[in-house]
Amino acid sequence: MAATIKDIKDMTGLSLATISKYLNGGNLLPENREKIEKAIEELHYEVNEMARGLVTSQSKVIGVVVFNIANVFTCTLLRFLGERFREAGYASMICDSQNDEQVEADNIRFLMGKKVDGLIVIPVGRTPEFLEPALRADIPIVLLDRSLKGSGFDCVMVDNRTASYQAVEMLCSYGHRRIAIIGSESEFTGRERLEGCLQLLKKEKIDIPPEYLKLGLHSIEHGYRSMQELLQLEVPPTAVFMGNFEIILGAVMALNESAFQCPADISLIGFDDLIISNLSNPRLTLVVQPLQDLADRAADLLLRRLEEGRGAPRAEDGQQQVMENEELILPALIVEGDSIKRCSE
Amino acid sequence: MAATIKDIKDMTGLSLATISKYLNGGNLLPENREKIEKAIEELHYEVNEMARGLVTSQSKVIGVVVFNIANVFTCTLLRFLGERFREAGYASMICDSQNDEQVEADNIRFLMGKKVDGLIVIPVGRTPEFLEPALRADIPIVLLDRSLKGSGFDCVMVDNRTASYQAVEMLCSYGHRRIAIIGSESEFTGRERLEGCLQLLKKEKIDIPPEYLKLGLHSIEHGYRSMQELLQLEVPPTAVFMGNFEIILGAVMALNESAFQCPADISLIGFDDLIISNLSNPRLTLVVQPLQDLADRAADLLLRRLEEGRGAPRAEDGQQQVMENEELILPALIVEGDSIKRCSE
DNA sequence: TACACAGAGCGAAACGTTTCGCGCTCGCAA
DNA sequence: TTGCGAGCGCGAAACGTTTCGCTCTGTGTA
Repeated sequence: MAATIKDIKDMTGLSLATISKYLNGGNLLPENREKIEKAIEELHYEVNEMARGLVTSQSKVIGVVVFNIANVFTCTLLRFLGERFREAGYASMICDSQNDEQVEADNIRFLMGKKVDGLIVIPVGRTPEFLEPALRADIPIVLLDRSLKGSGFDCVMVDNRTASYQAVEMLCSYGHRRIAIIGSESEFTGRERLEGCLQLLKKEKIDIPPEYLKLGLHSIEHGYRSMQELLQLEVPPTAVFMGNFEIILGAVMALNESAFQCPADISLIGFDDLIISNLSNPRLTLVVQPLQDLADRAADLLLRRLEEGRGAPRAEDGQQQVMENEELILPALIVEGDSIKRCSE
Repeated sequence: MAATIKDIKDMTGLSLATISKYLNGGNLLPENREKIEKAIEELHYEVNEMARGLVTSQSKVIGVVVFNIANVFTCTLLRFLGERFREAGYASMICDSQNDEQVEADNIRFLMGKKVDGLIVIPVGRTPEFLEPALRADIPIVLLDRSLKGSGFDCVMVDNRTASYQAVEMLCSYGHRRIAIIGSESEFTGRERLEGCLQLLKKEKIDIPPEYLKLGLHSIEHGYRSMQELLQLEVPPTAVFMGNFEIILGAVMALNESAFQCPADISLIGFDDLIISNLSNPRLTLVVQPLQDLADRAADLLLRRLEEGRGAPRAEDGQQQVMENEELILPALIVEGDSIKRCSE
């Protein structure tokens, strides 16, 4: 149905090779160039990427496997990644692992069948076995936001540990000692952030009683319930660290429905992905993740690997070049608002 | 690098045709079947979908073009769509139009080059020109959540008009007459919802003063600012209709920061996509959109079209079968909470 | 005038599958 | 014993590109 290069051949009288040359930016006589352009216009010709891919063995598709697509963090990254890849001539094929390692493994296999040229992965679990089919296919892989055991992978992530360390440090510097944490132990970034917090608390010799440690999912629900419970304690905390965007959302809702005021009665700091900073009143003090940067760096790294792969698979001396894996750890930024008050107790 | 059918041929001594038959579920001697399975296992063979696609002229990829990927509504739909398509053996290739009609048109062209088998589109604008390349390629298209001028397209959407009509009707039935609307005129669903509201207000002979009509984007920001402004009016409304999830989020934040109480001082009803219903206190009365249903119906419709296309392109009598386009309008559900109070004024 | 060389076009093979139509074998019935 | 048909397997063509190496033309140089 659709026009092919052959139709253009018939229309212009030129050979397939010449037309292909045109499509790939070669030199032709202006006269022939015009003929081809006219034919393309008239026939609405579009290159069949499947045929092209078959012979070049490049699909010009990048697989993106995310731990969970239905949240703001992921979607925002997807937007930035998609833009970047498109500019470079690649499509992205997105697969949602739904927080399930089994699904994740299926996704990788699936994408291998589709012959993707490279892979961006925000992994669900902590071990890298599921990537085996991709390693075997020898395509570049960049991990995003979370790393995997054993390393050896290219990876772009946020320095969660330092950022949460500093966040809690800030609470302490305002005199707080009764500090609660709403976070997650079941997600990679949650664990990192938790460790950062605990590390500082340890250094400051502050004990955190179990009822101040609210671990669950990175969800609105967990944030909401946890904050409710914290406020109902006999001795509620004077400050709360909130582990991600959804938790903030839930926690702030719970707080607003209570009699407590921020920052008068309780101080807040949280890990954010987005715009909430502009909104709430008082403005929240936030750890802001560099989402655009995160996505851009990951995309650039992958594109560079693809370039390298095509360019020189072997070093000049004939020896196999062993590539160093690159691990980029981006700092998060603490944006001060008015949600932390000096603690007098 | 990767194993091909040819390697299996060499390993088993069988012919390409036989192996292909195996891959496509044909009958073979158990003995040969075993040989092939063993070879596949050992060589880690995976079908090269590009080669397959070239000959079957099916890419087994569905293009999904969304008006804006970075929001909860879209992401949730994407999750459901993706699941459905995967089950049916299709991958989805997602393109974000970023609310820009130019980008949207590019997306369609791009996907045509990728030879997608079908298209799900949540369109940005109101006119269908941008779909022309897809129409020319004669692949099935299903519009989701928003329709286009001139129709003739398959389409699955929510009955926004009736739902918002009923929502405001409910406010009225509680005695409210000073009703404000926070919504959008720049988005298709926003317009539909607005019309539903206005229709009921007209029927009830209720005037809506301009300062009660807050039109902007479907964003947290717009919700937040609008609610702030409403509450600062000399004569604030006694009830507010909120046009979507993000608007609710912002509006509720603003409300919680104010001295106003819901439902004592102000009643609320809003269009939701998600879980907020379970959380806020008092529980919001909500118009809940059937997201799963929306996605499933759209996916099923598209898959059916793909089936039809392959099965019988022509009717038995040899005449071209003109397919009726299908327009599914799903009802939204009003879930009662405690956010509406009888109005005594 | 002869020669070399650059630039442009061409034919054919290759990429990894599917599919069509033919031929072989085997078992069963007459 | 012969004949027949079902069930498997096979060879070859086809899908729409790219690419390699060849030929041809025309220009500039010795």
